[in-house]
Amino acid sequence: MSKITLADIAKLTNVSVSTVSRALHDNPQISAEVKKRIQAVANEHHYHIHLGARNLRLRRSNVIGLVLPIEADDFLTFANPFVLEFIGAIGVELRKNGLNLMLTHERVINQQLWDSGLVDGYIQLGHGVQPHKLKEGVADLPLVVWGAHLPNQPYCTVGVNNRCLARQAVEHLLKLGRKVIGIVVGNFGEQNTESYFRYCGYLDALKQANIPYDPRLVVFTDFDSRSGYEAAQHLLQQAPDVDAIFAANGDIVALATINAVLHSGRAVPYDVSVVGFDNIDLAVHFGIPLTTVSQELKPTGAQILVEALLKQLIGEKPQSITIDGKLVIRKSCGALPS
Amino acid sequence: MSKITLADIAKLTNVSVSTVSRALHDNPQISAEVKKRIQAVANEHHYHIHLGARNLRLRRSNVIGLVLPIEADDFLTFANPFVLEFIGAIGVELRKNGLNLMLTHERVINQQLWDSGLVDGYIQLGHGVQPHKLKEGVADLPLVVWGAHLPNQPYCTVGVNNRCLARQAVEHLLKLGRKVIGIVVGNFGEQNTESYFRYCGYLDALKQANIPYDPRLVVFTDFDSRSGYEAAQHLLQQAPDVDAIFAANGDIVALATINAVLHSGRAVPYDVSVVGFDNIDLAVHFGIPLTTVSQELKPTGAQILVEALLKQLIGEKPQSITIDGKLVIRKSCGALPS
DNA sequence: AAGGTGAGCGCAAACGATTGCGAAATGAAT
DNA sequence: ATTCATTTCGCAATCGTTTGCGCTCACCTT
Repeated sequence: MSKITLADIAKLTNVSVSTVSRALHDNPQISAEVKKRIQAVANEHHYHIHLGARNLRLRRSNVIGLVLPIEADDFLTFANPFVLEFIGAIGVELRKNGLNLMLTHERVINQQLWDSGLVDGYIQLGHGVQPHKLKEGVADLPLVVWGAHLPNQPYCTVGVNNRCLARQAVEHLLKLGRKVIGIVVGNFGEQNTESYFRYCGYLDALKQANIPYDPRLVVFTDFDSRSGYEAAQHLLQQAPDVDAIFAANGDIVALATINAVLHSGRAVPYDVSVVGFDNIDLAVHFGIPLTTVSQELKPTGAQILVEALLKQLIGEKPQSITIDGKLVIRKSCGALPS
Repeated sequence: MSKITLADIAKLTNVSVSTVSRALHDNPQISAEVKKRIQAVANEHHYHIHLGARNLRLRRSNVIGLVLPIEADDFLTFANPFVLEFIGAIGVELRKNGLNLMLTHERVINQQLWDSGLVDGYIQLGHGVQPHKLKEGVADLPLVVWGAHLPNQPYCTVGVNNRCLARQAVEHLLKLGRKVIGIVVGNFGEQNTESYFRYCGYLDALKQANIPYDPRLVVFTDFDSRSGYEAAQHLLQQAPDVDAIFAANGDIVALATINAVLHSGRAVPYDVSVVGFDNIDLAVHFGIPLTTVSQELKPTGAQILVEALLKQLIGEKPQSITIDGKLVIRKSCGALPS
């Protein structure tokens, strides 16, 4: 049983293709009897519209591309719960608006997908390969980036103020009496502005508290738990007096950090307090529930992001928006024992 | 700058559309000079192929639809790490084979997506609304379902033997000396054969060990942690003598179960041992690392699944395949204290 | 009976790319 | 100069759908 088209139904019902099309769309131009006859035949033959053809004709697809960072082409990035939660959250919001989601990543975009007619717009997770480079000389496709707003940035972003939130996290540790505060953070470059801003927020808080900068307390990590564990271990060795750690690269790293602390014979939160970033679903369920910075992705962030995209789809130019994140306090941080 | 098409380039270079098409595909029919000229103009104007149009012509899209259970239209299902890891794992494998992934779910399939020309095939997570009902009278689109192979099932499945694995999990508990083994399991119906098979495996193990069935030890739960926590709490109350719990509905439920046990004043694994299902990435990182059943999704399961789909794409009819899962032993289970 | 009205439907042109087939141009051989 | 082979490229059909515009015909008005 091969695919049946409008033309087939037209033949079967002795009307023209256009009449069939209109009948199936309940167009008032078509009389009730003809409509009924055509719809009966269509049902009988299990007609399904060919969306590809329609999209070509209508020049829209109702599909949004979700662009993951270029490193995402392996299991490692997909092991990052925040990435996965992001996909899920965006998927839900898109569907609420009748849009489908196509998973893709930067390399694909470069090679073929941009302006391909397959998607009506893009959502990109992080700045990654700077989108304005992609946009040069290309028709304006709606695009919203999840991330910080950068100066002179030609595209729309939605995201938290990483610097401010990181500062709040560290201030919380200071308020608890912690004095020797380390940071486990992503190796920042042009591709990873988030980590850089969080690092700045860390510095801001220390400066404000008149605590001098100590390079022993800064170590770098990737986004995975192995890397996070090693980084934390390293930090604990080169600065044994550390009494708090800000795991700025996500809750997985925070979790790994907690494990490293425990395995070094210290207690959490008493000897070393730990604060994470992202507030993934599981953070509350850890053995030691995690104090962490929430990006308020679900549902607020995702809603706002998709809203910004919808505006672009109808031709408006939305402003970049900063989401209000917040510090979620749980048991992985505590007052310094006296 | 609006979109530029083959026709535009043809005009600019004074050749026909077909020549442009061939030149851009490096067809030997076109001379080197003409090719170079055309490609230069194409680059200059940032030509990008319109995949929609090509797909229509070639009648394939290189897109695979990933069909989530119909309940997935909310944040709850997307909060299930196994679902998210599944999406990620499949995404990676598809991309390795030059395929893109479109996220969708059963309702969409029913209404519009099936046979729409937008996707070349489907991967469905779980049996859900029985796919053969969808397939009635519809052209055969490649389809692979992640789940158990059922009798008289007209579609191809890839998945673990839930019954056998569940049995192994419970046998492990028995071997540790546990006698009063509870199960927290999904409310099984036609839509949820997995839970049913796991329940059967639980019964199998008990029968083998000559332990009589005790209804107090069976409680039902959804897939989320709240529901799991309440179920476990309920179990602990109505059977205070329980000394092991099989959380058959996923590691999140297992985690919630551990929390419930701890909060009831009992110790894990000493007073109550807990075993989960799925072996999500985080299971190893929990405060009490989780003994759990791995479905070997990454990378084996995903690879095999995609392979089966690829076979269908080239016209073959692959057999359903049973993945070898395995019990991963960690610290949430231990010998009964004497 | 001639002309007017409007409902109901069909024609054909898009949408952008691919490709078989055949035409034209070129060069070589006779 | 004619024939033949070869290269190079264009015509036109095709994929399935949508939609502006115009055609047909029944019915109503004078």
